[in-house]
Amino acid sequence: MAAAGGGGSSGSNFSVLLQSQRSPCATSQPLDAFFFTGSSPSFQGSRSMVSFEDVHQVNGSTRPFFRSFDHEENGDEELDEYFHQREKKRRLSVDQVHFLEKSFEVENKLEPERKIQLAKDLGLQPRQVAIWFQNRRARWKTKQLEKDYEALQTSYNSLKADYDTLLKEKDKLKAEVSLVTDKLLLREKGNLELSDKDALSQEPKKPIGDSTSEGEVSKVSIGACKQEDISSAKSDIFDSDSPHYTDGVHSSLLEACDSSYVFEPDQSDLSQDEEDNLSKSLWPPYVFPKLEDADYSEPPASFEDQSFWCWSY
DNA sequence: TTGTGTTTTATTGCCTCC
DNA sequence: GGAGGCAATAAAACACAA
Repeated sequence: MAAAGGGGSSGSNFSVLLQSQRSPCATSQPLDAFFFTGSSPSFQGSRSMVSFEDVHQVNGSTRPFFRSFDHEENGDEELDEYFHQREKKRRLSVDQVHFLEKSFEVENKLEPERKIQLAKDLGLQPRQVAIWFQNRRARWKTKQLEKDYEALQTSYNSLKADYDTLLKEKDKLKAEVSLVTDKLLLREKGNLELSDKDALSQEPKKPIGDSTSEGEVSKVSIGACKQEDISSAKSDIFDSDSPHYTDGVHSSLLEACDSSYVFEPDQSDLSQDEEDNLSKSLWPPYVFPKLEDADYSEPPASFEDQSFWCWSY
């Protein structure tokens, strides 16, 4: 253990000084007075190796902690001791660290003059002071990163909670949409059956004779529209000899059926009434799914499931 | 007392700036 | 090219449980 002489000072006095001097780098006068009023500086190595108690207990030597580097008292024994000691690391004393911390709070960068002054005040080598600041900056950066991480995590948790809430709201709305859709489909189906009955009772079915091929008709994805009904209806509408249905539902159904494939009736062929009826009855203009294929007991698996909806704009 | 994990001091190598 | 900063790392000192 390296023995070091003390300057006749105490750590508690030093603490008082530290508190009274907010900016130790600005001037070192009080510190100089404190450390160097005696025959030697007061900092005497690490807590483990040389404490202030040690300073008083070990011997009366006035050798400072790194005084041995000065080679001012070099006997062979001390030279050996110096080289022996240099292999070991020494922790700074509590007060040295306290002083360095205070200095670090003021400014975490170290200008050359300040480094020299601190080293002088603390009885350390300038390089030790530089290293201490270097390591202290690294520790500060690590702490800062931890703080940043915590802040980000908090922010993330908050956003996640918002997202989950929105997700639940979305599911709820989806359920409502599918409920309304079911009702709408059922109503349309009821109207369809009614109008078909009316049509059949009033008008004998004409043979399929228009240009619409069986293949094309089969493309119509509407279960409520039987193929012959579609064909006859179309032939009825576009056969100049046949009376035109002005029933909105019927017309709209035809339009709906046809809209699933490329069949654009010449709008000029339609009366204004028919156009009005179309626009009234077909909004939103989507194509009903095939009734035989659709399972209306359950809403669509996904609102985004495009196969269920067949919008035709 | 000892093994082990953590903290602190110090070194090394690379990079940037003047 | 030298000085200084930084990241990575070594190694000593320290804390603490078993």
